[in-house]
Amino acid sequence: MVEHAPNPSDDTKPLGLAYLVGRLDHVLGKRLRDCCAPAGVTVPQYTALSVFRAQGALSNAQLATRTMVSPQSANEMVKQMEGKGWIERSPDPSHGRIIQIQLTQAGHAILGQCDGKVREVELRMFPDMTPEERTQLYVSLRSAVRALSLEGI
Amino acid sequence: MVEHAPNPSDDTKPLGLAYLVGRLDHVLGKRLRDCCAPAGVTVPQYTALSVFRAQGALSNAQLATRTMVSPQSANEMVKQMEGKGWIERSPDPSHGRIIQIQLTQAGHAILGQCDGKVREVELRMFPDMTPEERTQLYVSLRSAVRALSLEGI
DNA sequence: CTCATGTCAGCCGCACTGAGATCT
DNA sequence: CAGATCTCAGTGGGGCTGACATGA
Repeated sequence: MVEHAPNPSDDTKPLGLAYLVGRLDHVLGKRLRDCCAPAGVTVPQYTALSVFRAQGALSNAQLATRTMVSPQSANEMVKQMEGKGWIERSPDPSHGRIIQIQLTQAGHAILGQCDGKVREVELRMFPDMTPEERTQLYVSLRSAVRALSLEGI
Repeated sequence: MVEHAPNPSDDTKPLGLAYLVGRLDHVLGKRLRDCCAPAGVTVPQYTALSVFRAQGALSNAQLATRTMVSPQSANEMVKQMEGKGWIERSPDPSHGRIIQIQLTQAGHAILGQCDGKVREVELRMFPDMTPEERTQLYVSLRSAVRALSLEGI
């Protein structure tokens, strides 16, 4: 998985794609931390906030499903962000146990503080790529996430 | 970063590529854990072992640089894997402080136990992709890692 | 009762920083 | 002296499983 170039003649070793995804996530994570840290936001928090902005109100169980983590881990994020006033929780009127969660005004504001810097990092990631190529890559990555998210041995 | 499709007309929000890389790494990590766990190998260990196979003998400092972690973190990996007998350390004859690290026979064997399963996961990631498209993606990801690894503001 | 949800508790892999010793 | 390397600590975010109470 560390081959410097894919070797089509060797069908026993990994192609290196898994390794590259891991390395990219590693270095990308460092850049994103630098983007979000000034605003007091961690990367997982920024991710969760972005999910709420895109999806609207969600329960904790729904958040856990969307972000593919355990409900307990999601709940930990929720507690942190509620303490900071970025989200608010309100009991679902039609179900006494479910609690709906959504962004507050402060949550939208904190997201806006990070958006520009995150976009800059994304553009720096692929400096010589046309918008069409970026779209193609976007589609490829999204299909990869879906393919691996499917249940299967 | 959670947009369901890139929106070229909005130049204030992230494109979603950073989000997708993070999600892909997350779900890919789960699959890789399932691949490596039966052999008693963690994903970071498999990564380090792969680096040694590809690069040959390295010092701990070199390993840290290649994998982009702190020397202390790399040393932690090394101690674990030496305890399992997967690597061996021998003092550099030309430098009394540097310790060269390389795979043992057992290290190669343990890598072989994981390779096939890791390759299966990689192929499942992009089921409808031609080898040419996979190579293109490989090149794109590698350039992205390099672009973000460069020193910059 | 069964199932889904929320929540408290503990645990742990893994990366980080700090500090110190050794060798060139 | 500086500089690189190794290594022992301590710290901490963030994920996990287990256990339990509650509402549909």
